[in-house]
Parts: sequence; structure tokens; C-alpha cells
Amino acid sequence: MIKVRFAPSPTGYLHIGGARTALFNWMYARSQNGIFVLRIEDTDQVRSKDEFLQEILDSMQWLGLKWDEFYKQSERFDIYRKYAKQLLDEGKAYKDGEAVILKVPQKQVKIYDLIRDEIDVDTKELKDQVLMKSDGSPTYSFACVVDDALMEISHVIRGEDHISNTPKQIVIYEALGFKVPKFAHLPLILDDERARLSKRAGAVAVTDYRKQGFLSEAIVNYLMLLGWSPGNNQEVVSLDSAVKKFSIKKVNKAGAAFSLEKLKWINAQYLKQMETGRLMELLIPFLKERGYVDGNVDQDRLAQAVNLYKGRIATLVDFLDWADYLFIDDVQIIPEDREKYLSQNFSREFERLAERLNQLIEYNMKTTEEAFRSVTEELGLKASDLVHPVRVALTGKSIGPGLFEMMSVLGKEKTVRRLKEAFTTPSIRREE
RNA sequence: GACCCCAUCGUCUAGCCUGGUCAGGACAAGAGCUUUUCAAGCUCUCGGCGCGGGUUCAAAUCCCGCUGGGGUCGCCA
Repeated sequence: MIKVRFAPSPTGYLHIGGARTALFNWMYARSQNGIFVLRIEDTDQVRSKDEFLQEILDSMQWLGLKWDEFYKQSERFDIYRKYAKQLLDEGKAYKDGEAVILKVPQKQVKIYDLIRDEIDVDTKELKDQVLMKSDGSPTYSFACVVDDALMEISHVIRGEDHISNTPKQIVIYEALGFKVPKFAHLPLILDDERARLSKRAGAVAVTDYRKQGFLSEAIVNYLMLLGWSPGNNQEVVSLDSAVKKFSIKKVNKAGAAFSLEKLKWINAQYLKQMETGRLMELLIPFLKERGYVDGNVDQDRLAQAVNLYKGRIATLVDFLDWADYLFIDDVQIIPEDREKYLSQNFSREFERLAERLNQLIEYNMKTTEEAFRSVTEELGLKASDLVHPVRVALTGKSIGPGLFEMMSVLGKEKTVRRLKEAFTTPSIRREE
């Protein structure tokens, strides 16, 4: 029976590297019909915080990585104490004050690693290992080994940074008479400078990406591509189909640099394919937080707005930024765009267009375009002469979807008002 | 520094195990198309097997060395 575990320490938020480790463990378990254990390594009572634990559980769930078994090391101190005593009684460990220290025998140890094959290490490089600290709590390696053995973990899948403490742990397994599991050390996720990903490189917590409007599917998809490939030149892959193809042996050995650009691209792919209704649900909390909508959301209008931008946003937050003009009363015009498109006074043309639009009985994409074209023709202008200034006046931006689609979603009343007010003092704020 | 791991376009990777198909794809970049804008879409282009030795008829692929990068050296996890 295959059994794996993800063992985060609640001393910080779940970060992107941890999430990838969890994901590979989870995929391996699912692909082998095995069991996925979540074990909280909270032996450091000072640094462990409940807030972080909650956040880790929340992020795991958000990512869709459900666990089959759950443990907390802080509830298992008696067990570690028992095994420490056993080693003491057997003379394999000794005391230094209150601490219990393992005598490390000199020998060659072999790590069997699914990704890197065999790794040989001479334990003469190792000092005797502290198992129980003076304060009565177990060290990481000791608790880890005892738990992995007792929980019958068959494969320890973790970051490459753990390779060097694997020999120490093997020595502990052997002292305890436990079966040594197989290992798989994943390549590390690196930053732009090819150093270990750290806070300095920007967002590193899963929560941060969530707040920035990334989808869990996209994050999971991107993370699985770091060090592994589903083959057939596929990149946008669902977790389900990835599980079917997953092989731990096909995981790369070299570290992989994290690319925010590519994550954004994948996120955009998911956003494009997403059903409008679901996208609306995801967007509503963001819209509320920014005060763009209140309790009762106009579903039809929101659906129109979402469809307008669905194909061109990379994150949920992008939607708020691009479509803000649909939700607020006063458009904020980007200064450079005002300079470029509204420095010429179009008040006469805008007024005429506003009047024409205001007379429309049916106000939609088609009728606004007809009205627009007839006005420009009467004025002896090309449509494009007025398209850009109007777009800026209505949305505050020089780029966006088709003008008439936007006018239609914006609605007659706001469109007309913004056209009429475009050349009046922008500092005057109005009540709706 | 010691020990360990690693090495294909700028980045993520396929190919390596079981040597022989112009080293394939994606992101980014550049060019063009579309056009009412582009941050969307489509098309094209640019760009890589770190170096040196072997083995072989033949090496990205196997072996050795070098160089380079990373990780670990806590009573943190």
C-alpha cells in the first residue's frame, strides 16, 4: 500500500514551494490508489501559530488537496518520549542534561531515491544527533522518523533541501529497528536569480496569489509543470487527467525557476474557458471588497460585464481594474490618455452623439453603432476619429473591448452623461 | 570550506533509461495580420544540448574530468 504525507510546519503561511510538495504527494497517492496524510509538524511551540495552521488547512482545501488522515505532532509527545527512552535503555542514545542524543554509528548509508536513484553518504560526516531537546520536545528529525514509521509512510516525497538530513534520519530508523521508506526528493522552486524562492522575490504564500485573483486550478496546473510534464506537449491539464499520467520517476532533478508570467498565462487560459456563472461567483467577493457591488447584485448586468472581459483578463483582479468604469459613478481618466485623446475639444461632437444616443428606444450594440456612424458621417468625420476619444471618455482607458459592446453594457444613462460631462471641469463630483 | 544534488532556447520543458528521425512544444521577446484600441486572437521569426576528453561507424543521449549553479552543515522545521 502506497502511503505518503505532506508535513508542513505552522510557522508561516503555506508557500508556493510547500504547495508544490503537497501537490506531488497528493498526485502520487491518487495515481497509486494510496493514502495521503497531512501531518502538522508543530513541535516548535514558540514559533507555531494557530493562525498559520488555519491558513495552511484553508489553502490546502482551496487547492483541492484533500487529505485522508490528519495528525498533529504536538499531540504525540508521549510517543516520541517513549521511543527516546527505548533508545536510552538500549544504550543507543545518551543524555546530555535533559536532552537525549543518538550515538551515530560510523557507516555507509544508501538512500533509495525514486527521482535520483541511489545516494551514498558516509555517516562519519555526521555528529551525534539530538533526538529530544532539553525542554522535552522532540527534534524535527526524530519526530519525523517516528511518525513516518508509525504511520507506515511508504514514500517520503519532499524538497531537495532535505536530502542532507536523510542520512541522519536513516540512522534513526535503523536504531529504532524501523523499516526505512523510499524517498523522492523534489527539485526546488527557484526565483529569477536561481536562488531558492523567498519573500524577497515577491508573493510566495498561496494566499497572496489567491488575493491577486489567481484560480486554484491554474496554480495547481502551473505548479505541476514545475519539474514534471504530462507529455504530448500538453500544458493546460486538469488535475484529474494529470493524475492519470503522473509518474514520480518522471520528475526532473534540476531546480525550476518560478515564472509569474507563465502563471498568468495559464490563469488566463482557465478564465477564458470558464463558464460565466462560475466566474461571476468568483468575482463577486472581489467586487464587494472593492465596493463595486453591494448585497444585491444585478446578475444580468454582471454577466454582460463578465462576458465583455472574460477573454482578455489574466486574473480576477484584472477584471476589477479593466471594468471599473462599469461600477463606479465617476470615471478616473488616465492622464496620458486624456492628453492623447481628449486634448482636442470634442464637446460639440460629443453633445450631438449624446443626444442621438439618448433618443434611442432600443439601446444595444447594434443601435449604438448605427447612431455613432451616422453622427460621425454627418460631421464629416471618420468613425475612428471619434472612437478613441469616446472610449476614453466613457471608460477612462484607451484600451478595452469593442466600443459598442462597452456602450451597450455601460447603459444609456451613464453613456450619455459621461459624454456630456467629458469636457466640463473634471474636478466637480456629482451625486448619483 | 566540507559533504550532497544538479546541468537542453532568457524561462518551464519533450527527447536521455533502450545512442542514429532538420533537438519538438509552451511562456517571454521581435515582426506581421486583424482592426475601433490592445494588454485579446491568428501567423511567422529569433533563440538551446556549459566546456574538454573518451567509447562508438554514429553522442543531447553512455563514461570520466572540468566549470558553473543549487542545497545542507541548529536542542528551526
